[in-house]
Amino acid sequence: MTKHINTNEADKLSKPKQLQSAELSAILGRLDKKGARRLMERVDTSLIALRRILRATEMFGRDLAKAAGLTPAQFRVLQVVSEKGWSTPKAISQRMGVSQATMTALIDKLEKKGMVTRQRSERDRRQTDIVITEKGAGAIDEAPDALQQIFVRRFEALEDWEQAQLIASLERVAAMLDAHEIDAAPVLDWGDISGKPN
Amino acid sequence: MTKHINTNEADKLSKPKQLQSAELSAILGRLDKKGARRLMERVDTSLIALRRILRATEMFGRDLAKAAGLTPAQFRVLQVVSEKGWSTPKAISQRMGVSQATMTALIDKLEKKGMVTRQRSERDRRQTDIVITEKGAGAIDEAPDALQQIFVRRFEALEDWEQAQLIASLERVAAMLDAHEIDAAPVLDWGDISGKPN
DNA sequence: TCGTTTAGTTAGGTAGTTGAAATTTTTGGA
DNA sequence: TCCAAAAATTTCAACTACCTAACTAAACGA
Repeated sequence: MTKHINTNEADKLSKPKQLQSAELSAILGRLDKKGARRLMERVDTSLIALRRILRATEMFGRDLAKAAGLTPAQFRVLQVVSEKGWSTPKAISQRMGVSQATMTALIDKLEKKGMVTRQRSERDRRQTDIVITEKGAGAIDEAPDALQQIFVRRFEALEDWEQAQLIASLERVAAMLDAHEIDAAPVLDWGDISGKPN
Repeated sequence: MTKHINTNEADKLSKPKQLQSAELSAILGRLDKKGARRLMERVDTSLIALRRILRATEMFGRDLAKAAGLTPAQFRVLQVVSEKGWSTPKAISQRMGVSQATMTALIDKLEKKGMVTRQRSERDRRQTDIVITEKGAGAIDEAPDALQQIFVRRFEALEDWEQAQLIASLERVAAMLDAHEIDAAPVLDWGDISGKPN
């Protein structure tokens, strides 16, 4: 039933590096030898798969944006704005993880191409509302989403239960990773790999 | 046991756009109404999760590279080279999906920083071997891999069967997406939205 | 009303990217 | 052997994307 998918030889992308000393040994200390090795293998395997996904997606993104006559970054901005039809530079920049200055530049480009317009907000005149234009909405709709197309095509071929499982797993991984924004502090403060006790 | 993960409200990143006309209707034609709606929902959900993963990873990548004193692109090159200890510009550029010209520039930077050396290949003197230096290997080993660390930490907390399922699903998705390189043609030939025959 | 905070922009500089042209070497004939 | 075509890399010119720091304008609080 479950077709076995062979992935190992192909191109294992940027091998997830042997597991890290400090962090890992803390974990391994609580496991027996065999359990430890299995954990390492599993994490490695998962990260390899994750990186393959990332790589594939990155490439789709480029093709996609090119097809829409935009750069990847510009396209992402337009996508975000198109969700509600408008947004503010600040909100978009936070969402995308870039600085406001960068956002200004990106919006300049999109405005010049007639994809969005800027208008001073009524609510708070410090703010600028970025509003998607007819043309911008069109660009989003027209753009063939390679990622989506390929995904749909293959997703459809899966058994029902497989689809369900896939979704559950993806959401789990997503939650594992982007919880980062919520409790980042204890994990991301390694400007001090050197000595301080975290 | 299985904690339910709530994802829907938070930040659905760049909503996966209503499904595409041509492609989709071809699929839907073969399904009843209810089946069609469920498929759409599932694909949407999956893509949202996938994009959350991408977003989180992209941000990790930045932090990581910064910690290593490199840019994300430079770091990726170094990772690829470190797999076998050496590689060629052509191979790396293909692997990363960038042009050779770009690769030359990136390698220039890494060479200047002493992370890799260039040496004319013995095998074929048109080629240049990019060899990782002691320092380069050190940078890779030292670099705290935020993605990995967070992933390990949370992965370890999962039940055994959950880990296994996660791996299976990730590999499945990876296979779904990066088969792209093998049969891309029928899907990616939309250079003709504008007019020119590709 | 005076300082502080917040939103956005501008300016200056670094990095990544590409296409086209030039360079060097290899390869496969005639 | 000699040469043209092919291959790997680099150089060049032009962009695009980003970041930090400095600056403007509006809002807000005491």
